[in-house]
Amino acid sequence: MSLKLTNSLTKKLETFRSLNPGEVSIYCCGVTVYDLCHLGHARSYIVWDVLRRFLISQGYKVTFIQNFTDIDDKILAKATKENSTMTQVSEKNIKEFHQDMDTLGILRPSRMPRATRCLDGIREMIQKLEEKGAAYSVDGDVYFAVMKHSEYGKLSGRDLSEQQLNADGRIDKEEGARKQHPFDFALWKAAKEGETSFSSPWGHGRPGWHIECSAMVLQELGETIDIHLGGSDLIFPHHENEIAQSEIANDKKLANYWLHNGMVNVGGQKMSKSLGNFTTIRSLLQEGISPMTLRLFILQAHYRKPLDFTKESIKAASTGWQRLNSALCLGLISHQKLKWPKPVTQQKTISDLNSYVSSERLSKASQQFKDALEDDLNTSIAISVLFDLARPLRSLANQIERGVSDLGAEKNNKELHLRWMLLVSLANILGLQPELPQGKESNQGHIYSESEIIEAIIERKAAKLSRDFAKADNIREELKDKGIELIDKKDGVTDWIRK
RNA sequence: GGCGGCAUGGCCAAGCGGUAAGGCAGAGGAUUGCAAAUCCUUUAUCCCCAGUUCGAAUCUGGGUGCCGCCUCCA
Repeated sequence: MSLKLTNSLTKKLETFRSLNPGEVSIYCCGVTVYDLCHLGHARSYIVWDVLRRFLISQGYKVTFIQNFTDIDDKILAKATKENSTMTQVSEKNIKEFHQDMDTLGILRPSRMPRATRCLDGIREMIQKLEEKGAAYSVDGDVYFAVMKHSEYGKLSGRDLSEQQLNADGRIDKEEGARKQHPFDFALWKAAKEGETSFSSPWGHGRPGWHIECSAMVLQELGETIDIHLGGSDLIFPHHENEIAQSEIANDKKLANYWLHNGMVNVGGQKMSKSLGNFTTIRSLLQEGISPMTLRLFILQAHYRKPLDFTKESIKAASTGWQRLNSALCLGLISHQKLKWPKPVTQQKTISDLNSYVSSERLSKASQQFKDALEDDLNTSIAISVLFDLARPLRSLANQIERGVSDLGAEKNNKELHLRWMLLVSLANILGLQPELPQGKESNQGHIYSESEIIEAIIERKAAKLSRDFAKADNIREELKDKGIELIDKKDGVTDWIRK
């Protein structure tokens, strides 16, 4: 089998073939940097991170370009409101963006162009479009003439003649009068008095939104790329317009594969800034939801379908993640007890799967995992393979926790070790990385010191020995209130963890 | 009005013509003084109607309901 992806351009599942063997060029639409990212952004970038990780695991050299839109009305509005500048607002939010994405374990793009740093390319492309008669200027604005692109509408399935124009009456009247066709869109917008602007052959102004992506793709990757990514809400008009501009300017197909992710919904409605029903990544993390929980939550659904966000579904993902994680952590925590080779710290790279596959059962799991991802990134199935692999490992982790001395026969142990290695490396393709439990030493902010806890444990043990269970339970409860959980192990030792 | 998507157990969610993955929650059992964790077992005929087929959640037609895009948007 080989990788199959649903191409928005053809609306079909297609076998993926890259332009250059062994190499993949990807452009992913990034964010407008005027605020923090929400869960919807997280979904998009996590899903595409998995695509990228999977391609890498299959031996491709992936060039992944993602832009920052740092010229925009909303950024300007924010700058005015905060009495700062467009650059300051952008810089701040780019920093925040990186913080969130790094926390979620999203691989950094190969390069991240910004509109402000791509102005030459933008101006050149607009000029080219003018030369080809596909653009016209009116009072310092420059518009793209959609009628010049015979294939206009091929991505979004729209027929210009059948569209109900100005469906919601939101087209600006003045602007409408300047346009030759209501669907024409701005390539360059003349600056109003006192606005932040950039010079151009058409006077001072700012680039339109769509042109930056066309210019960046050309600048960073060339005329035709393998894969273009984005949210399904970008299909029209953004990607449609991008295609029109690039394909007229370059006389080449812009991208062979267009992939779009589904939206995150809240109560059946799209999560968005304008509806105000969004939850930022930052706030979820601050609530104590782990980054990997978010990943699991997002990857349990297929990337093209809408995904409903509720507290309950996040809670379910959180419990699921804790269990999966206990298996993932096993070899990191207990390799000495198990006499396993010391693991190579955290696996930063995406390793070759085959090196861990020895037994038939493991190789089958590995194959199932690969088949699932090759089938239009069926992460849901891939996760079920992970849970299957994890089951015996969790059991083992539990035995160790309880202080069971006999850790099974040697051959079993070896198989379990390989199983663990396979689990870790497959999980890594989904970007699911072990989160080691908080160390006992990291106790800032806690009221109980370690010695106090040990004292309490000794006291409780004495109570238990004298069969004063009420007292023993009281001590347990008291500690629990302070976030310390006691675990009685098989060998009579009581362990504790901070929650 | 145009284009597109979705409807599967209490919840989330796979399934792409061969007799319903997985996760969460629940139930029963094992273990435990209790608790936590773990292990085992267990819970569906797929929105409705009609058709194609030996066989359909999966294909076709018709309903119903929800959602997205047509404005900025991951």
